[in-house]
Amino acid sequence: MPQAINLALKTIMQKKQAIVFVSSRASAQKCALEIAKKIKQINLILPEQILDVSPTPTKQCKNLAICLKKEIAFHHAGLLQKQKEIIENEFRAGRIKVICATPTLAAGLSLPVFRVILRSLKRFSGNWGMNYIPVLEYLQMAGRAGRPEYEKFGEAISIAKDDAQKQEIHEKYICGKPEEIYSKLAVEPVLRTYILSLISSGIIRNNKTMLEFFSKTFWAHQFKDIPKLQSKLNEMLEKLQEWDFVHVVDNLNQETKESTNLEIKKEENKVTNNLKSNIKTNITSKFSDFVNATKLTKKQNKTKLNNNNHNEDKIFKATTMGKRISGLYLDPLTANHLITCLNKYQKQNNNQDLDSQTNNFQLLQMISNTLEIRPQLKVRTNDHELVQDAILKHHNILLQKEPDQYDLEYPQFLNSIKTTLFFQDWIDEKTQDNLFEKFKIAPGEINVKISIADWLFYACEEISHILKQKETIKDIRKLRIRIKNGVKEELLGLLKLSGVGRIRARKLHKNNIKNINDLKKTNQTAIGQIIGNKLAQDIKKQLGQEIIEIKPTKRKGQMSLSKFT
DNA sequence: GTATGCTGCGTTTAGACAGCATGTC
DNA sequence: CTAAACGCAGCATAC
Repeated sequence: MPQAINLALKTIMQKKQAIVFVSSRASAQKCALEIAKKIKQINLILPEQILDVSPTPTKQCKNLAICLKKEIAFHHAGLLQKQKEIIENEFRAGRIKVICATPTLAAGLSLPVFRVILRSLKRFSGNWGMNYIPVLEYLQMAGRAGRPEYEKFGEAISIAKDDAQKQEIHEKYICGKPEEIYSKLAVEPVLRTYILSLISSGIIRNNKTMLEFFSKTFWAHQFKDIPKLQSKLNEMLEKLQEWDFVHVVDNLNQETKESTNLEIKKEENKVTNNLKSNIKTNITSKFSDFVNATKLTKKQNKTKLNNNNHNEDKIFKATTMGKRISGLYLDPLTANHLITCLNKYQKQNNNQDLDSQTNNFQLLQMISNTLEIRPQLKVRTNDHELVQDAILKHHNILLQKEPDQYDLEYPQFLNSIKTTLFFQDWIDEKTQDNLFEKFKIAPGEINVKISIADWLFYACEEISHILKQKETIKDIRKLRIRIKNGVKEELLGLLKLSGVGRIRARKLHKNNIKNINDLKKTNQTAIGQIIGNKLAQDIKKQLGQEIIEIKPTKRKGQMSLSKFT
């Protein structure tokens, strides 16, 4: 720790710039603060810029401002997009001297720097505690060092805790070779999505073309074993049939044939299923990021249709729903989850009238338990009460079945509840700062979660459309606007105006202007006093009413042209 | 009296691509 | 490959 800081300070004294790579967000922040503490020089412009991006700065924003005063910054995915941009630009311009960062900065954008300091080459990995990062990542980070325009060379310094580690690092990273790159197709969600998309677009029409197509991929090239590959593909295809996204029809009479020959193949299935489980373990061990599809849903009955193994004459057809799912780039597993939940939602709401808050909880929990929303907000030790209360209150109206306490997926379920509670607070107009304190969600992540939720709900709208669920569509539309803007239901009317978001709508509402009609009845000057004259004029224009011309006011610091004429 | 530092214990641990159509503070 | 660093509380010490 002190070595990294000393190296950073030394770099500044040399009038050069450094990036310190660390392995957690907290470390990045702390490291930056420690360096900043030891610097005297003060810059007042940068902190102002950083704080300006949010009306309710969190502790994180404030810490960043403290660092920037000393021309130091930290950088990780929890920062707001704008803050990241400011940091990157100011660093390029040389006004920020040191950035303490997580691996965000290693990938993608180019931020050349004189010295890269790698405080630790280990990172936490769920199963095995702290572990050495891949050589590829080391190269990424070390590769930031050296600015071809200004320097003849750059430095990448790795810090070892003792001689033994020094040796290890030298062997693994300095002398070692980078790892092989593995095909992304080996990840089940990707494979599922691709097969559906290929069938939907007609590129894959039958077993033969499917095998032909995938044999040419990088995945097959690595995998080598074609029968296994075929088996994996078939497994996916079965799922797609089971979910009704793909039909396998007879080439001759085009008749759907899914459910007819279930029984006949049972015996045969026992054999293939054994084979399949072998494959699964095989792949899992080979590809560390392999995500098992079956984990998310309840165990489906294992002996199911497997009628496409030897049917060279059958052709694959995507259903209407299948095509739409593919067009939405949704993982079929997620799509199936959404469809099941939406059907239940529809049925439940026909039987009983739940209040809109409960309805929203149902819908939010539905999307909070998808692969797409991940990472979910994690239930921490102090959150258990909060989450348990919510479960108690809602367990009988959940759209999915609550998994067993001892089930492997139970923690995920708990996380989904916490994520739901976060969304609920967001549309209850809680501030960024509130959410940060209560859920420990970083400002930058709020926006990410919201845009994913919006996308998923858009997909739900499309699905409901195909399912002809008009009431559901209505609910989702409303919820989408609320999610996008983070507002209570009562502000929905005001949001129709452009230029009005959660803050301004709330201001108007507080002043007893609660809908478009109130707005029409209020005169422009009165509105102007609440949210500014310029906007008031603009709103009147949008309402199709008479407007009062306002004199353009001189902005602070703006020079009058008359001086020069 | 208050700022700073040390120790011990409990807790936590990187990141990121999808659709669609524009405009929040 | 089977940890390591952070944050907080409580207490000791320095000013």
